[in-house]
Amino acid sequence: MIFSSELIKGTLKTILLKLLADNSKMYGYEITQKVKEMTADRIQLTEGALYPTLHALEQEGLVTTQIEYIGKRVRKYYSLSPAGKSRSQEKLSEFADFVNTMKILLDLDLKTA
Amino acid sequence: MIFSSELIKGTLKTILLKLLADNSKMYGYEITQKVKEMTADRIQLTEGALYPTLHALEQEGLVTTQIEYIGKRVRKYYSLSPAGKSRSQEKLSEFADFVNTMKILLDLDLKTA
DNA sequence: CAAAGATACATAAGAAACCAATGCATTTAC
DNA sequence: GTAAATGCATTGGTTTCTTATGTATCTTTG
Repeated sequence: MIFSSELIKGTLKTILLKLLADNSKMYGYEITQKVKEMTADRIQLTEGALYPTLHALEQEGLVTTQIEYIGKRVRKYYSLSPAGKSRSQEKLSEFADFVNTMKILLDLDLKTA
Repeated sequence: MIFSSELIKGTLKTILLKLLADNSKMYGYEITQKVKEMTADRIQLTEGALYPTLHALEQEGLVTTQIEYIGKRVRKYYSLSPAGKSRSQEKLSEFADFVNTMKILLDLDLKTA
């Protein structure tokens, strides 16, 4: 991650769950590109962070996988399970709560920032 | 930290620099209480995180220390150096930038969250 | 058509940052 | 007089991320 890497710590699962909540299925490389595009290159997920986290989400039962072949190339799609959908919402409100707490603590004015 | 501990990772230095920017001198225990109070108990700094971070800030030349005795009890005050003051502002705008990026990525509405 | 770059998966070793636990000592409140 | 609060600090372990590496296919460009 190029932009403020220390700040982003702990938010990766939240990002992944939200992306998968908005898109019925996505694969790893697609996720990296989508995040890069949506953040104007400010967040670039590395594979070393992405894949272990996706595997962890799968083991927690929050995502399911589905393999497709594009020619001979493997592509592994990830989708949210029902548990993943509710977890996604939990994570989002948790993050919103966190940001509001930090706004008070840091006296931030986010409208002009 | 009681509240969303994984999210708070990486924000501790920012919190400390901001508090010290607003208060000319503070000591460790005072910081933990102030943060607890300002966040309605949602963020409780642990000593294991706090003291190493304060020491790191001191070694980076961002804070200076000053020991006082209250009766026989030692109290170690921390203050921002000039470098610490500008670093504080950098960290704050970096965090604001980060939040705005995440708002886009997560499609957050922070007014009602 | 060869080479470079993009696409696509993945793991391993190490660093960074935090948490829980522990330790020591003084002061205050019941 | 003892429990809780005040006040400093370190240690060991875990989680999470970064950097580096590995394998393989497809596309573009000179």
